Amino acid sequence: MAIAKFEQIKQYICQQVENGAWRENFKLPSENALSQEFVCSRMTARRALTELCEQGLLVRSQGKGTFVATLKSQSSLLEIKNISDEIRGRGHHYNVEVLQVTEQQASEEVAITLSLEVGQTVYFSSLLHLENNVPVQLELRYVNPQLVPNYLDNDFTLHTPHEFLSMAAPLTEAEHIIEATMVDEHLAQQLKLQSNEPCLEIKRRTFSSKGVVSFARLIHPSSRFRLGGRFSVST
Amino acid sequence: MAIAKFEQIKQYICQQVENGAWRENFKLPSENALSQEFVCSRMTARRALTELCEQGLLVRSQGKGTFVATLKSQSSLLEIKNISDEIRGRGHHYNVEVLQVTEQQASEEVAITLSLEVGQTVYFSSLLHLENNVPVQLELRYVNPQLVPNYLDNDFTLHTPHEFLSMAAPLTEAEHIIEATMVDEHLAQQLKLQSNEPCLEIKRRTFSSKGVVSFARLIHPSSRFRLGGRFSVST
DNA sequence: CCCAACAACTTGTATATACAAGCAAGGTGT
DNA sequence: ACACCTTGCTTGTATATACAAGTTGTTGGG
Repeated sequence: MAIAKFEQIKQYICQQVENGAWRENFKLPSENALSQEFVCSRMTARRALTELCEQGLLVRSQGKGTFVATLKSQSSLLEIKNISDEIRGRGHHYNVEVLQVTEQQASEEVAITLSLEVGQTVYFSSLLHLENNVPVQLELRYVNPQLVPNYLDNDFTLHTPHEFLSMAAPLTEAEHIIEATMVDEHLAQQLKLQSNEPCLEIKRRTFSSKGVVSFARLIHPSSRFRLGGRFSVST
Repeated sequence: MAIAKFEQIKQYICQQVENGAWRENFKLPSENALSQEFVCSRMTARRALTELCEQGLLVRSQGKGTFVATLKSQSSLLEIKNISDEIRGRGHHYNVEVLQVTEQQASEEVAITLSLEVGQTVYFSSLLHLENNVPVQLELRYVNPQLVPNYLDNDFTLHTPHEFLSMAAPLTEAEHIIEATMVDEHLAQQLKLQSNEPCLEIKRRTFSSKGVVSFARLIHPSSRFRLGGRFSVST
């Protein structure tokens, strides 16, 4: 059994929803119907449905049936995804300015967060992400060179750091801190801002199985960015 | 069957973890052992474990066993919990100042978010939450009077709005928007701030099965508050 | 005509069972 | 001493079955 049956069913359902064949509020085949289609027991079909339900793709209701969820209740909040995908997903134009890609000596803060020694070399990239040519995120990223030795070779106009890192060292965990800050003049200039605007700063550490991969400061001008999410409460 | 068996098992396990009887990395009884303890089938015990695992409380590994997760990978981020519990959980002193508890005419913004008409009466409360006597959150909350008719009768020094609303209309869903803002002078005064400090503002709508229950603006001075979370990535 | 009871279909819970697959420890043979 | 295999434990997948409980539509009686 290369891949579990209930996973196959999940994939099939995801496809139907993603390619639009099953739209919002579409009523899915019942558990029994699915189990016949896929030649499996009801419990197996049920498992696929249950997991997709927890994931927010489906909604179930005893006595009525299973439906495609409205309002992709994806907790897009702090989902780790590509900023480029996110922007294009809103139907807007995405592009990026590469400000700096270098080696650096680790400062104390960076060394601690990356679990390295002060002064060791780390890779550093500074990118400005634009939505319809307006800066929405300044991404300052420090990368552990031992885990991703070829980070500096990446063409960041083709692959965002997140994309590249995902391929180089699949991330298993992430840690976030969200703060409201006032940017200093230097950063304000890079973001093409009046210096007096408050910004939302997300500090993110990402982990792979081998340790801390990278530390990123994602700075968003408040006037141009919102972080939001919707999700159901378990009790 | 008042409450499902697998739920009972889940509750039991949660308790053990919460009161510290089962610490991080503690190895839980195996599925078979649990099913004997609770006089149920392995599948039922398994379900409890599986769900707690998805929730992040446990970690399982084929061939080895089930363990209490390290580093409460709870996405405490935006978990909806009591600010009083959170502060006390850090071992600090909590108290609250009740600034205002009144009826109000719904402004346009409030009416829209609560799905009411402009000018309808809504209940409003304004509370200042203090950690070790330092203001950490200003909570401005608008409540749908149809769903929670006795909101104004609550003694907010005893029960936070969240506690009270949870009892009156169990919430099923929540929606968040996080922004960085500059507070105006009026709010700055209430938070006992210099007006120039950036703040983290969380706008939260909560839903029960019957509709929008409340709309809250939670304003945190950046210097005294951080929002953070850590969680594992699904792939 | 209305409504009450029923039947049919849905999801939810629970059980018993079987085999697969990962892991660790212990023993055996070389 | 070391490699290998077996054995027993764990979780993972899958099936068949039963009944409970919520929803909807139908059917029949008043």
